[in-house]
Amino acid sequence: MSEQTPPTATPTSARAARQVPDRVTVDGLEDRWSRAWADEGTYTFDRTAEREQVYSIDTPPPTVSGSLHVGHVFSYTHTDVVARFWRMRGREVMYPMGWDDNGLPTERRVQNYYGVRCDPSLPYVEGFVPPHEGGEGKSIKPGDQVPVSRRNFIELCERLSAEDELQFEALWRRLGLSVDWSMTYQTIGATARAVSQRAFLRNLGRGEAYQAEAPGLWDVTFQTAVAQAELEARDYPGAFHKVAFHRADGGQVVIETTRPELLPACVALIAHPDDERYQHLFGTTVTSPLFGVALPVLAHPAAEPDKGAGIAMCCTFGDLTDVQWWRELRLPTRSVVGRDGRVLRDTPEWITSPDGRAVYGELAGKTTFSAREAVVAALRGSGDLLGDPVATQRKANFYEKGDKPLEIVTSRQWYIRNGGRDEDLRADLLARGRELAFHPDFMRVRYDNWVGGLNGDWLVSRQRFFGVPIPVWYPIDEAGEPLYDSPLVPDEAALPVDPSSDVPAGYTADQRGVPGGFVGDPDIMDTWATSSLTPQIVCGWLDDPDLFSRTFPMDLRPQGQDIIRTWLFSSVVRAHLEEGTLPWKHAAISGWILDPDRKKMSKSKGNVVTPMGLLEEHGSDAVRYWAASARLGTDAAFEVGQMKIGRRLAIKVLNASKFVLSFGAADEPVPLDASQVTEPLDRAMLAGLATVVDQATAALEAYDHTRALELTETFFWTFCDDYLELVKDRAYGAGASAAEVTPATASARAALGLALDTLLRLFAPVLPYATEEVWSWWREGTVHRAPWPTSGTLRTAAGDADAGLVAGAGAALAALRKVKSEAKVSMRTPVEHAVLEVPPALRAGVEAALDDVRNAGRATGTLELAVGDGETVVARDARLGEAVAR
RNA sequence: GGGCCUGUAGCUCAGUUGGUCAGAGCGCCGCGCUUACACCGCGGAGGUCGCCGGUUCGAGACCGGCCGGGCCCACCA
Repeated sequence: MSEQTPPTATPTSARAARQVPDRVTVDGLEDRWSRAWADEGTYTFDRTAEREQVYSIDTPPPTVSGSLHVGHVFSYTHTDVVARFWRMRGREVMYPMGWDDNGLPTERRVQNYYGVRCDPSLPYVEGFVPPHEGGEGKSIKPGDQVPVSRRNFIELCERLSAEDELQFEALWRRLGLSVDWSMTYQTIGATARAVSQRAFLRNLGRGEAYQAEAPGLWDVTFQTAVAQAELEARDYPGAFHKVAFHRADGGQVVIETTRPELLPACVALIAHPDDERYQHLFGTTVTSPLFGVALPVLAHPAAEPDKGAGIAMCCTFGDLTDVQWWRELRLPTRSVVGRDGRVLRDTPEWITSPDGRAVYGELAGKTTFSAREAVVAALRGSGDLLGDPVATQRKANFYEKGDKPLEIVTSRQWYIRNGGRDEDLRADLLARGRELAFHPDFMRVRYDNWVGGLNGDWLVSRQRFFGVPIPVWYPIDEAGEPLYDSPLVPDEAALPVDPSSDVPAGYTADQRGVPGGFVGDPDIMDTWATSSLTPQIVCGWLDDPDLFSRTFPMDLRPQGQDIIRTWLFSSVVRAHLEEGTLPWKHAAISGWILDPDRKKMSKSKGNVVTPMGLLEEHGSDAVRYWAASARLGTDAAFEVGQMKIGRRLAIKVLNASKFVLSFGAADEPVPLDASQVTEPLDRAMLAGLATVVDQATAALEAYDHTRALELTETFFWTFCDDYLELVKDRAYGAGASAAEVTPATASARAALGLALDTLLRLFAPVLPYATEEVWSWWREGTVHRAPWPTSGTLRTAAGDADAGLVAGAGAALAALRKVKSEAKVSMRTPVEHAVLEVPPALRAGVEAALDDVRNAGRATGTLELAVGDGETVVARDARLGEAVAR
């Protein structure tokens, strides 16, 4: 995290000498105000605030090597609305921004952009100049990439990220995110690396991190182990092959398999213990076709009688069930698939027959795909394939970024306990889920599903080169073997370290890799092992205990629903293990953006409409309005129409404000004096507004920003269309000289001032630009640090007025308008002799506001009030006709 | 296979504990340059609230079933 910039007290030119302009526009507000906010430090976090005053946000760091799309604009706006609300509520908001530059997308981008690849075995080169600069577009073959040290690679990554960050920051600033831009971090930065390593070492010290050599899911393309959280089940075409195994008495046992190439890896045949069909075979031995390996027939309850033939060949390893059988039945390990996804070159010793060894020789070095064809051909030749393979669509596990099914290979890996094999910890983590306030609440189900379904601990090591290194070394014994059970760990003060170039305490560099020396762990951590610590990273866990005590546990984690099982869960695990608490109190989950076909908006489509293009075309307030109109957790349509409505609203705010402020003067602004509000209609309007304030506040406190916006917006349009029209003439003080402002005129002006003041604050979280612009016309400072409105003053001014009076008078006005509309005449047309028939309940109210109705309706002649028996207001004019309203 | 969300005017969506809730905006049609706003205003038409049962004096709202849409978890013989 970089050092903070103290807020400047100097008013900027953007704010100085602002006044109500002759013509208003929303264009250009972004430039003016985003600059002013930056100059004035409007959103700078005051780190002297006590914990109770602080509202801290664990912002999702966007992947800088990708590009931002409309979905980002959508969800980040939600967070910003929350941030602005709490800031106005008087909380000191810590709203940082991170950049995710740790992981495969960045690794690939740096490779292509600079034409390099990471090789941790190489030494750091000072002043390294990459072969390509900005070499994107030119396809650089992997073989042509220049190998560089991990430190050089990370430097290039940081260099490239810095360029991306500028663009991202520009977009966020223009969108109006109220981020404190002095608080940024990078997930591959030194702070994040040190935090990740320290947390890992603490896990290690407490026994929560451990190593194990075990079969695990493996991606043959990326050649790395893959965690459960990174799996994706996809449809994958396959075929059932009926294969005959041979009994000692010459009989056959037929199994069905979709992986015939694993036949040489077979260690047993397994059926359900209750399966009548195979009772007589349990305990006997069969031999495999082609390879002639003797195999036991065993019983295990995980075998499913109705799957395939009901008896399965257990291979090491075809799937996770094989792993279970292997473990529980203590079967031997006979691996034939290597880490590159090819059949191992050396013919295994368990295949002893000359024929079997010859067949294996044909398979050696082949991909599993080619090996399958070869095995099938051989089985056909030997007569052990019964019938033709039957095509089937099966589900296979894929690494979410990979395109080949995962294999299961045995490897030594690091794990962190996450409750996957520990029911007490699982129960604790489920309890944490119940403790966390999900918005919307039903999103907790995804958390529960995931934690409940974990089948192993969190695999955190990856056999990649770019990332945060696992911070341990191993001593090498005199025989040259690493002692994995006695890892050498660095001092926390030395973090971050890179074991591939740094040397453990007590050793010298020339002891690397030699008997009696040491070797660095070659692996890096899963990116989630870093991302899961974003609360610790931003709150200063590493070296700022004061900040940490004021900000952690944090208040809010905003994020997408797709990464509940990864980011959210792993963060909960880390905070639970390290702090014994939740990392935050609230989790706000945004939905997807759907294209008009109701499909999740694809990246390609999302990129056609660039976020910056949207902001430029419609204006930031407009785009924010669209985003804020969607509830948390609900998918929303990408709808330009909604942005146009937002733009219209922002413009309306400017125009209505300009109008209200026109009743003041430079030396005597529109009053904010509740005691001057005396007219029933004015009081009624403020009574309605007071209710809106209470309800909108309650909605925002409950993380329901759409409800708050809807309430405010509905009130505002009625305020403009009815109230403003009704009080217009009275507010002008028609006829009275400037010096003689009547109480009725003063009442209107004060009510208008109070309403405008309140409405601007209510709109500020969603429309930061338009509201700030208006604020600058008549108030000091920024609306975004102004206190959130409360209903108290409004209620005092309103007294016992009935808010329904505005609607009643509005209905009367509507009736007069309708008479004109249906007569197809201008609204300016005078009504010369009309009768207003109102429901009994409205009579007193409309009578109290009759002068306003008369003026607004241009009822220049007589306007009689009569009581009707219906529930509608009827206007009758001798010349124009009759109309019924509401 | 288990589970979550969702189905209200052409479109996007509100409808808080069951009783003026059948609504808003957009779009559409008509009218109007009314000195805050033509980047506007006024007025209008539009729906048997997915379908079938049930609870209730009364159900978009509650229960059951079915159908449609989106998604999560499990599923590799």
